[in-house]
Amino acid sequence: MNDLANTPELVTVGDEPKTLAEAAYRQLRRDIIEGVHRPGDKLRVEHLKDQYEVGAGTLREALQLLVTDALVVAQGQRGFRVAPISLDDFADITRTRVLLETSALQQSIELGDDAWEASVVAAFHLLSRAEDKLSDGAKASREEWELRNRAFHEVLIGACPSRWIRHFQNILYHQSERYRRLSLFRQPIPRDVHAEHQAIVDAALARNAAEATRILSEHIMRTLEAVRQLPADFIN
Amino acid sequence: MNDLANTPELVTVGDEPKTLAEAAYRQLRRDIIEGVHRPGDKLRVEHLKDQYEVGAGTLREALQLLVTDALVVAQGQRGFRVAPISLDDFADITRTRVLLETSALQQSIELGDDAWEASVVAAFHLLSRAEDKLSDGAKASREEWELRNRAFHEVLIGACPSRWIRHFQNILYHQSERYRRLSLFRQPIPRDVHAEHQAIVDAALARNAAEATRILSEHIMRTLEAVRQLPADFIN
DNA sequence: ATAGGCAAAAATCTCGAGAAAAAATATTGA
DNA sequence: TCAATATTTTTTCTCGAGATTTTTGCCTAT
Repeated sequence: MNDLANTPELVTVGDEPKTLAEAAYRQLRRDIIEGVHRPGDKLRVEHLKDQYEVGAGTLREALQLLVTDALVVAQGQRGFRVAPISLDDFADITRTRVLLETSALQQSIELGDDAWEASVVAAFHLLSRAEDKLSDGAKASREEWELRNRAFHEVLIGACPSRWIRHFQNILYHQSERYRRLSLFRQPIPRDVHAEHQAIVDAALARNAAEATRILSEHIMRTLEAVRQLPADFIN
Repeated sequence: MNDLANTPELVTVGDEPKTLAEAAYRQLRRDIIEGVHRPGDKLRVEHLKDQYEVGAGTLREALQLLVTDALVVAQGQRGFRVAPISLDDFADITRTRVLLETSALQQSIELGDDAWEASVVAAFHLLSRAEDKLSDGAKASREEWELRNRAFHEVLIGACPSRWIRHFQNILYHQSERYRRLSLFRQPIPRDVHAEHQAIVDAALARNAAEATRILSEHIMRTLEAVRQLPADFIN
């Protein structure tokens, strides 16, 4: 019987790209998430192949990889486009994230060992430190906070044994990140997330799954409320 | 504000392939699901391009599309392989399916209108008819039953507005189907699923979400139990 | 002025050959 | 005999050019 830990990951998340196509894929992904290529933009292979310094076929492959992440949509014989955004889509993403992430957290709390507890505490500490430096509004510290926030949420569900939930959750996180980058730089000061994170950690360590998932659920949903209050024409 | 119904689908699920790459993708997917290419098999582009009558680059693209469905895994500079299978993986798939499908059913029951009810009844009727013809064990009728079973489960969650849940559910269904094809042709007579389907329909039409999701959950989980009782060396 | 259709242009899709990498085989030395 | 290295073979990855399809622009007729 195969051990789950020995089966290959669903998505190759290697440290450094071993192929030109993958390198182009990462650059393109970053550029899409950061808004260099706007939602709905046409992605012409002939243009982009020069910009990213690869052949046409290679860039095509990179685009295909982005379709996997649903950051790019491919239409029959009409090329590629950056996936469009909408408030409804973000609401959908957020709700689905809640569904997956609460389930994963529940399993983590149920199965997590001492090492898991330690990693949660450590990630929370790093995140708290990043929050201290966040006040000056520098872009670099903001970047740091994003990374540690992501790491915190990842570690939290790290003891969940389901590769599939983590896989889907990963896709949705990329999607959410794109929405955040496209909108939240307008309201640069996040709400009081520290207390929420603290409460999640406390409940998780106390093995209080119901409480932890409740807070996490509200925590994620609040990002939806924040975007809902943006000017209506901005999201379109 | 964009309407969700107007946004493009996450995965192009068009009726007929508009491109050679997509045609090759579909043939390959069918062959993998049906076990022509066994789990773990190496998929050499040079061989397959002749077999599927397309160029190397085109076949490469088809393989990339299969990575999206997690039916194929791509390793750095070492080509493509058919995704391996394991009992643990199947258990993971099944549990995640339960999570997504029950959530979708709950929303369907909450939001479904008369047209949805009608489609559920219709799909159930078609499935029941297929069950009648199933006794002779002919391959064609078995095929028909598979199709209608899938249609039934799809219609059941058809009123769920979440494109993301349906997207993920779709991926997992393909995965499950592969496991079924690889194993269940050995125990060709399915257990008494008719009563379970009937119970789900009744609860759904009565808008009893708790009952419907409970039965659906057990229904899906039973397929896992069935595979668990196979000879241990078969799944490996 | 607008609608329809025809022609030109642009973009996508496809293919086969060459370069780079990995795997397999053979060789050499202890 | 075994291990380590070198060579050969296989396979993957990459590129640019040609064929097909879509889009754009223009022209004509009502």
